[in-house]
Amino acid sequence: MIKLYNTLSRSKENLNTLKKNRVKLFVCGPTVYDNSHIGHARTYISFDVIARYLKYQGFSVFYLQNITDIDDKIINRAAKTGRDPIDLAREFEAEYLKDMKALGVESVNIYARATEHLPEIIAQIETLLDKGFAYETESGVYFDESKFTDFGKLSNRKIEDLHVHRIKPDPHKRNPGDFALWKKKDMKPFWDSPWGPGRPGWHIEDTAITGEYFGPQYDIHGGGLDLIFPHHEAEIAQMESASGLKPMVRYWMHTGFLNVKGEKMSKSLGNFITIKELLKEYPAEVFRFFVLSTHYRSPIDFSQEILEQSQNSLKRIYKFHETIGEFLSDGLPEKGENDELYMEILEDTRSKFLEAMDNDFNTPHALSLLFDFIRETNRKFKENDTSKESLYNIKSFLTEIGEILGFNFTAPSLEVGDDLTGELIDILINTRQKLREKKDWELSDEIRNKLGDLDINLEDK
RNA sequence: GCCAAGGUAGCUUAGAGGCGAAGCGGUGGACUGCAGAUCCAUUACACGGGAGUUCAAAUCUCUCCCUUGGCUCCA
Repeated sequence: MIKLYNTLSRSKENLNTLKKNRVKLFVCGPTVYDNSHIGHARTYISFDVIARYLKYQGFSVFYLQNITDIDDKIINRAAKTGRDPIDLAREFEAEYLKDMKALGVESVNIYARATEHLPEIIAQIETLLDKGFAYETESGVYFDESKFTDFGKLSNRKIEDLHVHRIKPDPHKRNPGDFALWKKKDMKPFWDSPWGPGRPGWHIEDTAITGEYFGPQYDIHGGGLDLIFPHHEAEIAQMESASGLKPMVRYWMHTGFLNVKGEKMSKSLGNFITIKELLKEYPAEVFRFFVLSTHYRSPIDFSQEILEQSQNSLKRIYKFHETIGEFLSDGLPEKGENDELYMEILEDTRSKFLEAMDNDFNTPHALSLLFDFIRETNRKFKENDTSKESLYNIKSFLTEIGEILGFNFTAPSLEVGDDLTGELIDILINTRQKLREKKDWELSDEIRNKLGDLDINLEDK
């Protein structure tokens, strides 16, 4: 039984989906006005693994993500650079999708743009107006917070406590906490509506989109911790008011922040590293390992040193996979007397691994079990004979785990290099190998040292 | 002020009442012409301070200290 932590109840709950063996999962996507940073990547990798695991456990997962392609930030950025806002949004949407691909985030079924759901957005606002949950002013249409008694149930806040405002409330609003559903604007880009030209507020696109694909109620809604208030709170207010059905979402899941030197990474603090910058320095799987070695709800502190640690840790798994491959080419018997022993270790690890994943997707624990498995198996290799069958079983077990966590342990290496230098180095290596066969240690060591000076490290088997 | 998340070996993290964890790092050994890599073993006052509950507390309760975040831009 899969248990997950529900922000709404502040406790772990058993996963009971609306329809048996089906999960409708929505995660808030990016506002596409700039390149995404590794804090975003943390969230999307986490949900990628969650979706992968649900699939592994036999669920048919419908993973939906929105793309906010209309928003003040996009408009402002476009104005600064003299560009068309929609063009700008399309550009960074494409960059986002590239980044996700590079990070191995493959589980999203549909990316839905806000601008392609204007009819649904307008229809939902009309419903809210009809039912008296919203009102129109000269500046727009607003949700009337005082009509929704559950307001604050997700973030555990009372409306009375929400009187601190960094931005002066619009004087036309009935309550300071009322939020815009429709902003009346005649500056491009705008769309026609029953209330005149304008554009949607921030929160309405998500409920319009989920309403369209999932209906008024669905299983899991995810996002970063910073979205709990006000964004997710507003979503609940809109959808539960519009549909009259509660709850809109059964399980709310939130990822912890990625921090740098203890501070949240964010655009406004200027302490961000983009996904592209990161991937120039480190392979994507190193970052994925780094993300998965902390629980998804915990804060995670980013630094070069920790990434190096992750890289070294990940190498251990890759080396183990390599060792299996080497053994397999050694001409071992098909079956052996210790097959059962190896199978026992494997099955034991698998069941513990799944138990860890069932427990609110505890990837750090799951990884530590994988390391236990590697150590124990290595030890057995020393003490006992093995067979092809055992090795194949171990190999496919690693593949199985790799698919859940999004690693390809079969992939050759963590190294990057360009072709010509690679070929030149091969010539040197081969020459040196011949020298070694002649036991010319002096010259072969010299080659190794000189290559070492160039940061090319040779390791003899 | 209000609402949250944290403080576990040198570092990064699991664990949530009773078998003292995983990885990185350190040390030793095996292997090697040597080095490295690899593998094995081992190491480390481990649970922010104080009080309480209990036969038993890192884990529960209270209290204090510290860090971070949210409070209408945010993954």
